[in-house]
Parts: sequence; structure tokens; C-alpha cells
Amino acid sequence: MKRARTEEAKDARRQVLLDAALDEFFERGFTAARTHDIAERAGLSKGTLYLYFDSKEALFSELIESLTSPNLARIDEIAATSPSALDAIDRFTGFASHLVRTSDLPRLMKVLIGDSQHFPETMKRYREEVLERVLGAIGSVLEAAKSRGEIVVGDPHLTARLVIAPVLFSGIWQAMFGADPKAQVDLEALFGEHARLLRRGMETADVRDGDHA
Amino acid sequence: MKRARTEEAKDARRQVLLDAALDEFFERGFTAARTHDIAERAGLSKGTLYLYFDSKEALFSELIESLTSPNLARIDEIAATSPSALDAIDRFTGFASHLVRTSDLPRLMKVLIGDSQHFPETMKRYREEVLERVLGAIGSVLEAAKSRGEIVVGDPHLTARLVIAPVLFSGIWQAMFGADPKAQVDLEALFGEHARLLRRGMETADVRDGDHA
DNA sequence: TATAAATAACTGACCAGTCAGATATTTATG
DNA sequence: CATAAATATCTGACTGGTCAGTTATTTATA
Repeated sequence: MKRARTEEAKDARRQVLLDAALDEFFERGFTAARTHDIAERAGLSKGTLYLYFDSKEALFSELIESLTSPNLARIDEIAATSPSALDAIDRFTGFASHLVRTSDLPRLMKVLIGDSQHFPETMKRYREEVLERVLGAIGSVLEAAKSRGEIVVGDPHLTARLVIAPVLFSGIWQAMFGADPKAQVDLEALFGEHARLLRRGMETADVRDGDHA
Repeated sequence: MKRARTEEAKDARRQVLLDAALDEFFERGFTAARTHDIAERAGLSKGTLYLYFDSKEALFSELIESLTSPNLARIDEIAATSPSALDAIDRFTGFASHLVRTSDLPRLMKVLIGDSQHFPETMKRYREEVLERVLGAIGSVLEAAKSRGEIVVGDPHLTARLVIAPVLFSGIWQAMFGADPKAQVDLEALFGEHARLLRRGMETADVRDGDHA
């Protein structure tokens, strides 16, 4: 193999290994995935993998980090810049649809769930720094809208979970059955209907009259 | 160990092994779980486990079967006996809340997701005979109600997925973080709000005026 | 040629499944 | 009723194979 001598070349190599790791972890689960196969998929040998990552588990941690942090920023941005809660919901569901259809998130979710109790510390951090943060952002938007009388909901922070739930559902469906043509789902339509139901379910009576399409 | 000579005693022994298997599969994942530990947890030796099940995988298959079939019957019953779709939704969400809070379903879901690609055949069957059947039952109820003009929805079979989504979300949450007191969720309130949002999101304008509590 | 990167053979630990022998329970017989 | 033979259940040491991580050696390149 051609050698990576510069820092950029090394970063590229790390990325190739991370990509290969996601493929293998997804296809076999963390425990069953072989470091030999990850390295081979990246066009390298097992020994080389250990030059770039301390252990299989370290590789896993870095994989999570590299796949989640960009999306978190986007969630915060939506929460901060939406003029109304109903608007934020449309944007959240649109982003969710995009994530589930085109990103690595569904495959990561599957791996995370499958090997969660092997890494209690990692999972706790993931929950606190990713899930609770996303739920918190959505919950706050709903809470503010509720106090302005813009929407009618029970506990906004519980409701945030209902906003998110279809992301997990369709992400997992996609990851598990996406390969089978018989199990295809029109995700844009699904998230469209989700947004419609939420809007209609939350909007106040007076908004109701001039209903949406 | 006292010996199981009668058929009933053997059935009981199978059940003890199935219970132990769920515990171990859940705690370590299918691949990482040791048959030795399953047997030990059941108060038996590894050799005995293999008198009752052909292989680790056969044990897994029987576990799925034993945990899903009772719930399926209940879903069909709700679909068949509910006077209206709005009523059926209340009953579905109530049953879902019950399942997530008190049954083994969340732990089974976690194991199934984690080791799905190890058993493509089992997973396909599970999708077709459990998931599609539940989605079909709910979808049909919605479809009938829509054609009666009782509710307003887009594609009823897509909407069925939105009805189910919080079951997966909270089941997985429960399985992964249920042990941590900081991550507790009021599931009854969650499913209550879910039912409320769905009802309000689907009901026709004329029903709207006399709104629910 | 010096040195950093890459390799592949190696080690030690682990585990599914097997099987020969041990033991609990039932059944036949005096 | 006693006990020995028969039977089915149970056990755990063993085998064959796997794999994470290490290291001695080779090789690219500045």
C-alpha cells in the first residue's frame, strides 16, 4: 500500500477506515465484526488499523462522534431560527426525512442499539449529548410556542419525543429492511403526513378555520 | 439438578431456559451471549441446554415466537372490535403503553435490531408476520374510517406507521436507558399525549367543535 | 540510507457444540 | 417391600475454530 506520510494523507486514511468500520459494524454488529475485515475493506492490513486507532472500541467511539456532531449543529440552528413552532416542526420533519433517506444515521442507529450495553459509558454520553440535546431543542421550541398560546399541547418535552419517534422508526426500518424492495416506504410522504398530523393536532382552534392544504 | 421426567416438567424447563436466554441476549447481544451463561442462569449445565434446543440460533427463534404470538392476537382483537377509528386508536395506544411498560417486548426489540442481519430469514418472517400484520390491522381501521368520512388522513397505511412509531421509540429508550433513574419517562402520559395528538390531527372539522378534554 | 509506514505471522483468550461418563428416577423381580 | 436392572436426564471437560491485539520484519520514500 502507498504510504501516508503527510497529515492530510493520514486524515484521509482515518476516514477510509471509519467508513469501512461503519459498513462492517452495520453488516455484522460490533462484536461479530472483524478488525481484519474492516482493514481489508479499507485496502489496508489489520496491523495498520492499529496504527490509527488504539482499539476496536476506540474506532467505534470516533465513528459515533464523526457522524453525530454535524447533525447536532443543524438541529440547534433550526430551533434558533424558526419564526414559529409550526414552522420549526415542518423544518425538523423535513430535515429528519433527509437524514433518514440520505445519511448514515440509520445504519449508525442500528449499531448503537445493538451493542448499547457493551458500552454503557458511551451510551450515556450519547444520550446526554445527542438525544437529550435534540429533545431539549424541540421541547423548548414547543414550550415557548405553548406559552405564547400558539399551540395546544400537554408536556412540551414529552411531545418532543413524539416528534422524533418516526425518525427512529423509519431509520430502523430502513436499516433493517431497506435492502428488500418489498419493504420500501415513501419516506417523504411519511414525514409529510407526520408534519400535517402534528400541525393539525397542536394548532389552536382559531388557526383551525383557515386550514392547511 | 432435579430431573424433568414429565412433559410438563420439560416444558417448564424450556421456559426457564427461554427466560434466561432473553436476559443474556439482552445484556450482551446474541453473538456475545454465552450459552454457558444462559444455562447457568437457568440453573442447568450447557450440555442440558442442548438437550432442549438444537442450537443457539434455534433458541433465539423460539424466544421470538414465544414472545410475539400472544400480542398479535390482542392487536387483531382490538382492530376487530372497536366501534370507531378514534376509539381503536385510544385502545391501540393504551395497549402499546402497557406493552412497553410491563412486557418483555422492549428487550426483545433491542435484541432483534442488534442481531438482525445475522438472521435475514428470521427477520424477514418477523417483518411479514408481525410488523406488516400490525401495520395492516391499524391501516385497515384507518382506511375504513376515512372512507366513512370519520377521519381526515393521507395514506392510511403510512399513517399506521406514525401510530406505531412511539412504541418503537419508547421501547428502545426503555431497553437502553431504563436502568438509569435520570432517563425515566412517564410512558402513560406520553401515550396519552400521542393519542390526543392523533385524534385531534385526524378528526374532521365538524367533530372539532365539541373538543375532547 | 535513515526512518516512518505497512505488513503478516504470531499469541493468548474465548466459545459453540459434542460426547463419554455420572447420577437421578422408574420399573421389574424375588 | 427391598433391591437390582434399565432408562433417561444431566454434566463438564474437550475439540476445533475464531479473533483482538502485538511485534518482528519488510518496504516505500524523503
